[in-house]
Amino acid sequence: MSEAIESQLRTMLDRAVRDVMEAYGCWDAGDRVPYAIEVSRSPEHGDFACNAALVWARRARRSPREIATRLVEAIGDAGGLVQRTEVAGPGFVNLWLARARWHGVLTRILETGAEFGRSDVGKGERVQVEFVSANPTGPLTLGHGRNAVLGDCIARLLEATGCHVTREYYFNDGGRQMRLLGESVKARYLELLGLAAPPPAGALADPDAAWPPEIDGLPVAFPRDGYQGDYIREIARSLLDARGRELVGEDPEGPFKTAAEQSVFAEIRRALDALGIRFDVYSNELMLYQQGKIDEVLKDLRALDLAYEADGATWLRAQALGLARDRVIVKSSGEPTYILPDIAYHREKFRRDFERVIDVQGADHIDTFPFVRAAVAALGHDPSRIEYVIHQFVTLSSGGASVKQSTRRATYVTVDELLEEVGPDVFRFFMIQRKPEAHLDFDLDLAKEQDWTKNPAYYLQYAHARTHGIERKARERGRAMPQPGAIDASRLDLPEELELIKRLGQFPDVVARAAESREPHHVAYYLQEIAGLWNPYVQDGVRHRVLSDDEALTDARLGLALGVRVVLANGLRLLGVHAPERM
RNA sequence: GCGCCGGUAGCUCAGCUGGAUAGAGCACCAGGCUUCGAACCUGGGGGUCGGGGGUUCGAAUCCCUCCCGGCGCGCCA
Repeated sequence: MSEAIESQLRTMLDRAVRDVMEAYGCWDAGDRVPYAIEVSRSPEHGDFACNAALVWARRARRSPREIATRLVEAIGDAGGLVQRTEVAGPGFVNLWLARARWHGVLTRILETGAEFGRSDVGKGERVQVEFVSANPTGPLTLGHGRNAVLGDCIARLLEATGCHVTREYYFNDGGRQMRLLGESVKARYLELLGLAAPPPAGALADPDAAWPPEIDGLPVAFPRDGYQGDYIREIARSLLDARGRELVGEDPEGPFKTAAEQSVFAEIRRALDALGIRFDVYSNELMLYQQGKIDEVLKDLRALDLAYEADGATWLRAQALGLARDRVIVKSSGEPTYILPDIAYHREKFRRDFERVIDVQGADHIDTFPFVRAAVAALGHDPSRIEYVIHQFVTLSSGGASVKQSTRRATYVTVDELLEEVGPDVFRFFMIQRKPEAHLDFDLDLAKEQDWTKNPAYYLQYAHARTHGIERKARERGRAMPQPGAIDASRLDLPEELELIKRLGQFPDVVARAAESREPHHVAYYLQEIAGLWNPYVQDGVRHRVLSDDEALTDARLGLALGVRVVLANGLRLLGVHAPERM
């Protein structure tokens, strides 16, 4: 509901509650019982429902319905704000807003235009959203795709609520995984030259299987846990084409790793670009080493007696921070585990003056963030400013069968592959349709559905395109679109028109709620509701033809069309989905 | 075994932080419309909200407990 309407109702009801409770002799201004004003779910229950009588019943020792009756008397018409009131159910007070108030809502939507839905509930906070953050060891999988869309939509929502947002991608390029990548490429390179034998295919498929060091007199160079995807062979092939045999003696962490990282990262950025996702900052682990940030954190943790040596490794004294167990932060090999750079990285986030930090991560990281958060807190930063949005995994279903996504094996579907099938708009919409903490089953059959009455993404886009269709038709007839101020919205008095206006007016609240809860799916569901009201409305050209001989009515309905367009366009923009003018 | 997340219509999922008769899409059934304002619409069937306790005027929502599924519990990231 609109902020202005909400606060007016609240003021009015506060007074009515006070008057009634004073009459009962049980008003204590210092100890008020909170009550709710809710948007009614059904039109039969008015526009708003108030539960004040129910929550005050105990204190007043009166039945809720009796109190509600007194409230209704005290409310009256509330100085023209309210058209009708009633006592209902166990003691709700249902309120019907004066229609003129709703008509004002449409005018405001049209005047606000592209800005409608924006607010300042984010209070200008400087916030960093870190997402994707996939290490460049292979193409983006569906899980990364969900992460990417989720993070980007959260960023868009925060921007719409007045935050200053930095989108950031962090990757670990210093550790074992990248070394493994280099080794994998070199092994394939040697295989192409006939200097090494590939491991048996069956052994690769089984994570517990071992293979002999030699096959047919050739060494098997491919590392255990190596990266098996075809892209590794392609990188090796292009190295062979470019450099011939001269790399045979090179370190895997030299040209092989470098070439692989560049190649894979280029692919990742291409996929993100196709999704309309851009980052403001890329940061990486090696950078932190070069700047001495890792050593610094280690030194500071030691100074706080939060790090100690045992079994040849360095441990974080996490139990002293209230966690279940201690954790290794520097391995006995001298190499830090990923958690140490992570601590350093998060400390740098605050030093870079972000007021809030949001990390979007897959469920497999769920156990690690408490350590980072606790360590950063111990280093003097407010841990409540670090937020984690943990999302569950993605499965892909088609023809009734569900395909589980697995990295490092050949059983994953990449973002690129899926984009070729469904395009970025459908991809994004489907990825954002579920709340983060729920598993997401990507219904490939529905996503590919070209009978677009069935595909929810197209249904939404079509609802938007229809507002342009009507405008085109109007222009054909030589009629200009009305100016916002010139519309007599009181002509829109059919129930479905008022319902549409009411729902359109809630858009800013939906955006605010989605932003604050970091749950973009609320926007997707809301837009489907709008489309579900608008499509049938346009459909029923007998009951309410938009273009008619009644000029004032025509202008009012064109105004309604423009209002729908504003909300759908603004909402789709928040989801990063295009709002086409025709389909 | 421990921790986190899920369990709502045949399927995939919403449910505004405790409100009234639990919703949507897909699928299914019956009908409408022969079209870019039908890429849609109308109507219908379908539910012990995983089970059991508790809190209260009122529970899908909060608490306890059990069952099922996913993920994690590395000197991997």
